[in-house]
Amino acid sequence: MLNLLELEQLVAFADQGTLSKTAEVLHLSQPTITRTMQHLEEEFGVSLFSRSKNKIQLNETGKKAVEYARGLLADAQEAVVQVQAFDKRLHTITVQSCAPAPLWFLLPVLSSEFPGQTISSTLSEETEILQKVASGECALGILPWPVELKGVSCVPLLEEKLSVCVPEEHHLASREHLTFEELNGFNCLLLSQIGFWDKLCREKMPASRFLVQTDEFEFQELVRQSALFCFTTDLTKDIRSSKGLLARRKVIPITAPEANVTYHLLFTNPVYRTVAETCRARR
Amino acid sequence: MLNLLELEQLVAFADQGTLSKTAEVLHLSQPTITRTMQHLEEEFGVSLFSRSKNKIQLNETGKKAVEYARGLLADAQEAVVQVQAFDKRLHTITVQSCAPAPLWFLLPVLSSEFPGQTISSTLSEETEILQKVASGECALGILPWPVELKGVSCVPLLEEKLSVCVPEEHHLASREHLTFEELNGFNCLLLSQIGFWDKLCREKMPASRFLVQTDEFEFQELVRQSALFCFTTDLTKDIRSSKGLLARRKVIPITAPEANVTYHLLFTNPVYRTVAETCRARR
DNA sequence: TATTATTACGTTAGGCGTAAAGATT
DNA sequence: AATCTTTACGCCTAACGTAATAATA
Repeated sequence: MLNLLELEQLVAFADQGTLSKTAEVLHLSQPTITRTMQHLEEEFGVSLFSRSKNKIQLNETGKKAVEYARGLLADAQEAVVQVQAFDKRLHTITVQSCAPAPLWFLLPVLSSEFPGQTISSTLSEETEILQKVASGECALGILPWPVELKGVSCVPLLEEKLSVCVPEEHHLASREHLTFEELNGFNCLLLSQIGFWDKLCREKMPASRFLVQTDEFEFQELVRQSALFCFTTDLTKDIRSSKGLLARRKVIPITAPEANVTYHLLFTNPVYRTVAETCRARR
Repeated sequence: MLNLLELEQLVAFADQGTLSKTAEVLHLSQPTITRTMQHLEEEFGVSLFSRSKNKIQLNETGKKAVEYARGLLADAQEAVVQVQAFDKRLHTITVQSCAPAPLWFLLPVLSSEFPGQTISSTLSEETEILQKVASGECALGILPWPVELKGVSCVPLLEEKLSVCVPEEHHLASREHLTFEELNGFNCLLLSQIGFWDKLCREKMPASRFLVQTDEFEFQELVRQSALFCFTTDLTKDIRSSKGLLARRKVIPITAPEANVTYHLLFTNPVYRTVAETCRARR
């Protein structure tokens, strides 16, 4: 039976050209390499080298053996990687969401209901989410609308309502409701990593410019220091509303069906059916 | 690094179901199998088994690992086989001929000019011969006519002239020459393994029946005891002509271009160019 | 003379088997 | 009681390194 460690020495020799160099790069002694090459010839049952007194090199058969050795070594490495990846998939719950807010509720529920499992979440495009849930590549998906697809279950998860934060001194601050059409043309501050909201705003307010901030702190500073519009939702229960961040701003709901979304949980494995209910209960 | 011997134990366990049975079929002790399975988990870096106090079985990841192990073991075995086959091809000269006679001259020449090389010869169809020489699958080919094909060299080798052996009492025995048309309808004895001659006779003498004999001795006995026609050629220098075999028969040449063939030697490797000349010299 | 492959030899570490323990059916 | 897995322990092989040899550039 072939030995992968010996094959590794063989390809190292093919790369290095001499037994000494091979021994050096593998941190072994020359005699060890000599012995291994002799042993490989026994294992293959054929001569692999042409030897002079002071020189040894691969013959044609030896070169062919090296080809196969490279393949076997690569396959062996790949097998380990693949088995580890398989095991990881088996022990991780992968979640792909169209927006961050539902994850704030879903992830704690998953952690407590599936202890020991690793939970991995990503923000993605809606089409990608559906495809990955359907293919089984990802266990859970969150979309801002219901879908019907055989093999994929879909249950309502949470609602989220978008509001705009208008500076108090702005003439729109007195309004009780606003529409995208009325906001269109005003420039807005946006946080990055807000999923499909970004796309929705650009679509509904094509005349506006959006200043996307990657850093949370810088975003807050700009909200305080500027008169630019920004957004919030009813699921956002951070400091903004309570403390100084929105102190001098009016939070005005946006009346548009697209601004009031109902997130839906997608899954193929029925064990996840209950987590949607648990999420709604914790809301 | 994975160890193929350990992987072999893993697939044996997958096949047997218990460590004890595995140890038994592999002629090892149970503790050895236990240790190997533990070591395999270290090598893969993941858990491969679900263990109770008295029972161990593959988990999902383990089954996946077994899949890869089977693949790697098969590939390793295949690699050895392929390398040996490559080495054999490297040290054997493969000859495919359309008829046996030219081999009687060619094979001794090859043996003396390429000592140490194994020589393997087969009788084949003309199309197969050309294809195998062109593909490099076979080093030398012998056809009864010249061919022109890029990459394939073709040189004249030997001539062979077909004669018919007619019983002395037969009315055709007085003729100096005969044609296939005149022979057509008479039943003939044939030896098997005569290559393209068999096909030629059937084509030129469609009204005749051919009694093909596998055994040389039985063939000779039938020649002596029957009045059936048979064939010989000028390259056939066995006992027939001298001794009793053809004592009471007349050997009459067949006048037809197809009955006077010039064998041609086909090859891709130029080292074989000289052997044709040597064959002609020895004729 | 420096480099390289191979052989000889002593040492060590890893792998195997025996024995025993713990647990289940 | 029988079967199975795992641990503990001792032995032995086989693989390694050092040193020496031989040959080449």
